[in-house]
Amino acid sequence: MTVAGTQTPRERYRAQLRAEIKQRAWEQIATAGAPGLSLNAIAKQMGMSGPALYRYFAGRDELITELIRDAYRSLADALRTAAASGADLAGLGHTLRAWALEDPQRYFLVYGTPVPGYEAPEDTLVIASEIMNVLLDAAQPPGTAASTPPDGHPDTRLEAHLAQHRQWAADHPAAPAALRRALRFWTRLHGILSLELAGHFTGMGLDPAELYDSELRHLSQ
Amino acid sequence: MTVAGTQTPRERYRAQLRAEIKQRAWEQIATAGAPGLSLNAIAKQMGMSGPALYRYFAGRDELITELIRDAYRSLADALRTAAASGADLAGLGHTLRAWALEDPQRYFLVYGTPVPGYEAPEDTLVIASEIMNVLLDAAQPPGTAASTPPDGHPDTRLEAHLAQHRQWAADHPAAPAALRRALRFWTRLHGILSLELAGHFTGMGLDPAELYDSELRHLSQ
DNA sequence: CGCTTACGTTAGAAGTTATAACTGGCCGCT
DNA sequence: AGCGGCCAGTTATAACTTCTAACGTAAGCG
Repeated sequence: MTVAGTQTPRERYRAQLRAEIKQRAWEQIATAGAPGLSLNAIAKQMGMSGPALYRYFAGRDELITELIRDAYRSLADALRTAAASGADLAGLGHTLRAWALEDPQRYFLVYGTPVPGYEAPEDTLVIASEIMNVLLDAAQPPGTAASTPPDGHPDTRLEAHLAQHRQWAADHPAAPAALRRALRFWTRLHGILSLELAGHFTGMGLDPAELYDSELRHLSQ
Repeated sequence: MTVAGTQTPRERYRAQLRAEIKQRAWEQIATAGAPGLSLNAIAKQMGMSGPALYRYFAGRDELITELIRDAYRSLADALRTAAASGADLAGLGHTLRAWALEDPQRYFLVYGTPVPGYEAPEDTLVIASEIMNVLLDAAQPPGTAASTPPDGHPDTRLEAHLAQHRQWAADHPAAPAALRRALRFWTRLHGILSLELAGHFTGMGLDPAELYDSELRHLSQ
């Protein structure tokens, strides 16, 4: 939040205004979703008229890109902090769900429906791999060491594939079994979480937390 | 597709034009996503000017709702047809993925990011439960009968919850274990599928089909 | 203290959804 | 067969949107 010392008043003001714009953008997104975000409305809220915002963001797309970047960062930070506090895989799972429920539309900004033309900027890929690294750290249990752990379902075919395609974990020494565990953690929890946030369980009378916890229990058996 | 006999020419024409509008809408959605759908553009494509479309759809929202309904129907039909052809749970899994890959944006229309304000019409709930019924049919293996099958992970806590909250399967005699299997099938495959369609695996060098098949193998061990 | 920079303004173009009012032609009924 | 009503599609308009361009003003920098 606080910034480095040497900074001209103009830069100060500029950073402050950019932050306020983003904050209002988040409020709009939380209530109306990403497609409901309107630069004009934000400008009016801030007491200035329309095109003024273009001094601070090149356009709607750049603002949204910035928000996506921040969302990614926020998730990576949340997970990294939890891991630093000694959270295991289950703990990370709870952190993930808490982060998602805190602002569902923020979750969807990262993991939701993509716009066909949109290309994610380079640095989100970096953050994504940061996230995977946190998961990989937790996926190889520090206590339960050794090569063939009392693990649920080895699936040699998948692990063979993962052993050959591990660019995404190039800078992490995790074994194929850990890769598999981290990946499963991600895809399975995302499956439940995204359906929950989209409201697909509400009409069914199910408690999403129950499903989520069950999956989590199973994941870190 | 073909319609009942007694139908005035006007109704014929009307139905035909509605169909053409929807078809063009699908094309737009496939290339630009749901937010990129423009009634005006469709009208221009069809050689008529703007507000003419309002004769056929009350507005953009109604058109999209109609498309969502059709997408739901299409998925339910695909799964029901596969099941009728003797597909087991794994077969339904492949049907689901094929249906999703056929038109990713159609999948997202059903299972993607929801617009906060939007309320799904009643009949999509009916279709959703149709889908769950197909899954439930396949989730209680016809060969593998009995009460305590050689099933992977019972999780009595989850099954207790499912036994008490089964409104969504009220008209299906499936046992809690089958409910659990159908639900897991849905949430886990959706997890992988939605991440694949959103392109989250492409930058990682992973083959989504490999992940999907592995999960499928594990699901119907 | 003056000059430059950049901030915010208004004007306007090109879109969008959606409503209102009007016209022309087709359909159906007598 | 012919007339009348309904309905499709039109243009005009309002209220939005993003975004560009040109312009003044004021604030900060040297």
